[in-house]
Order: sequence, then C-alpha cells, then structure tokens
Amino acid sequence: MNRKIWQKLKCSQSELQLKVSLTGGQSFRWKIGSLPEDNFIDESYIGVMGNCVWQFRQTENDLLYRVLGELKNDSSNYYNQVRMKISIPTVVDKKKSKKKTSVMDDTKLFHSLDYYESLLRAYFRFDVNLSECYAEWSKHPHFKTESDKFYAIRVLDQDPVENLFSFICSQNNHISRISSLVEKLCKNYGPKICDLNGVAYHAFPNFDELMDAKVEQELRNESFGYRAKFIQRAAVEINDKGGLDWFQKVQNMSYKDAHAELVTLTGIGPKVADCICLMSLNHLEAIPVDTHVLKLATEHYLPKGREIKSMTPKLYNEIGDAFRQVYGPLSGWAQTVLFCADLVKFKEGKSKENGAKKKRKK
DNA sequence: AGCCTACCTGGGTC
DNA sequence: AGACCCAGGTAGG
Repeated sequence: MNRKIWQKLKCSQSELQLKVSLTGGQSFRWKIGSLPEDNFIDESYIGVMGNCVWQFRQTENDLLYRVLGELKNDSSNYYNQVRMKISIPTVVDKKKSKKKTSVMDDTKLFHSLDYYESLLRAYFRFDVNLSECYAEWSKHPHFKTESDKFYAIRVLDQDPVENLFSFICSQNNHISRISSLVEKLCKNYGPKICDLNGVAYHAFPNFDELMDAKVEQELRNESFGYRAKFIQRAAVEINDKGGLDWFQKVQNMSYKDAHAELVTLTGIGPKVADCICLMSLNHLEAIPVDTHVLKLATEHYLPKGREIKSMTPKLYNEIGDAFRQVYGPLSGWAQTVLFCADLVKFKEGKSKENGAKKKRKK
C-alpha cells in the first residue's frame, strides 16, 4: 500500500461536512491545502491526528484519505495507548528497518488499511448516525432553522492531551491566533513526523515535554502571554495526578465528576473543562458556555426578561442544564452545531459590516 | 455567592 | 499615526 494512493471510506455528505467539522473551532490543526502535484479541483484538508499527517477530501458518497507521513515510533499515540480501543496490527518490514531511510522517502504505510480506517471511524465518531440526531434535535425550532445551513457537523473524538492544552490557549483569543499558538507548541516540543514541500509537520507533544520550569519563559517569548504559565503548571499538575492514567480515569468518571476534576488544574475553568469533556473525554452532555453560547441561551433557551450582569457558576450550570433538557444525552453535539452556525454568522456579519464601510468610503 | 479587575497579544476600527 | 476595542476565559481578590 502506497501513501500516494487515495483510500475511500463510504460516507455520504449528509453524514459529514468536512469543512466545518475540521476547521470550525474544535481542532486547530487542520488547514485547507494540497500538494503541488495534486490535480483535483475540490478542496482538500491537511493536518495531524493520531501521529499521522492526513489529507482528506470528500465526494458525494465517500470520504477520501491519504496518510502522507507518520511517526515510526507511535507508542505515544493516544488511540493506542490511552484509549486502547484499537489493537494495532503493525506491519513489520524487516528490510526497511535495516536500511536507514528518512521518513520523507518512505512511501509505504506502516500499518494495515484496517488500522487507518479504525482511526478515522473513532475520530469522526462514525458510530453515531448524525441524520437521526439532526431529525431529533430539529424538534426544537431554533435548531431547525440553524441546521439547514449547517448540516452534518460532527463532534471529533480528539486526543485529550492536545485538546486540553489547545483550549488553555483558546481563552480570550481568536481561532487564527489559537491555531498559531498550537502550531508553536508542536513545532517546539512535539516530535517531527515529516517534511512536505519544505513544511515540517509535527505531532502534538506529550505533556511531560511541557513540565520544565523554563517552559513558561520560552512560551512567553513565543507570545503566549499569560497562558504560558497555565500551560507549564497544568503539565506538572497532570503529571502529579498520574499522567495518562489520570486521563483514563477522568474519562471513566461521570460527566459532573470529570468536570470537577478538570477545573482543579491551573488555567482550566468551567468553559475549557467542558470543551475537554465533550471533545476528548467522551462526555457528550458537556456544554461549553462561552460568550456566543451565552447569547444563544438568553435568546432561545432561558426565560425572557432576565437581566444578566455577569457569568456566575450558577448561571453557567443553568445554561448547560437548559441545553441538556432540550437535546438529551448528546446535547453537547447539538450545541456544537449551533455554536458553529453562530460563529460563521458572526464572521459573515463582520465582513458585511466591513464591506458596507468600504463602500461608504468610496 | 456574586462581582470586579488584571492579564498577553495581534488584528481591526476610528 | 496612535489610542482603543475585542477575542470561544481564568485566577485572585
């Protein structure tokens, strides 16, 4: 099997919209892009997941994928080590291991095709039938009006380590800057996977790479601002709590207990804790309440006429409960769809404003 | 318990 | 040109 050959995974467009699922603010590692030799006209996405560099695109009935590069030593791969959902049929190529070839020249995949498919099924949560979910959630009028445009947005099942540190970076920030900070973490502390057209692709570092006291200053020099301290401290605290075993434990707790455990870490408050619960610890009833969701909640989910001065823990819980009441056990997924819809509308609104202003200037 | 303020940085507005 | 505002918040008072 060759890296250059596109593989197919059957998947209709009503079950997956790649664009918003990958770039709508859940993960910060997917970029629209292609290789110079690519000669298709549709959009493709390149990014790192599960210690592999992937390229994705989509046809009417299939998800197309290639693995452009991967870490040879993937013992730190969370899908293997932390989740242990997948048994790995590693392809051992004795000839290759004797020869000292760089990863870049290696055109052969390290694992069986089943392995990569299993990764994708887990990552995109293909066990969830999304059309059925949308039908159920559309019983609420707000979801029904929003979902026409924002179809088939999937909640990704991400690596908890990457997810946790990425969302520490997310506070008080735009997606574009969050992405650049996450890239810096990978570039400076993560193992390099391969080079493609002069661009180096790195896996996300393990938390133990971020523990050293000097990391805070290094990150400040890289313009992380006050998040630098949170990252370094959280890494130490995770280690003290048991590292990867701790992530496993938190995943197995009830949602409420997992949330309580996460907020004990420096730099993780209620909102980021819910992001982690929802996106990488399998607690799909978690509702991250940020400024956008607060707005949605007051407009559509809370009793009207209430004056809101600030976000208190009590109000935070009320909003989460209101969404859980309406959307049930996968309410965090429904909330993600609404959030993406609101985010895109917010952006469009801004660009319209700007367009109008430019016109006025003329 | 609720409310306030400081916190880094980069991009946009006026 | 140079304040000022804001962005998927959190800690500490």
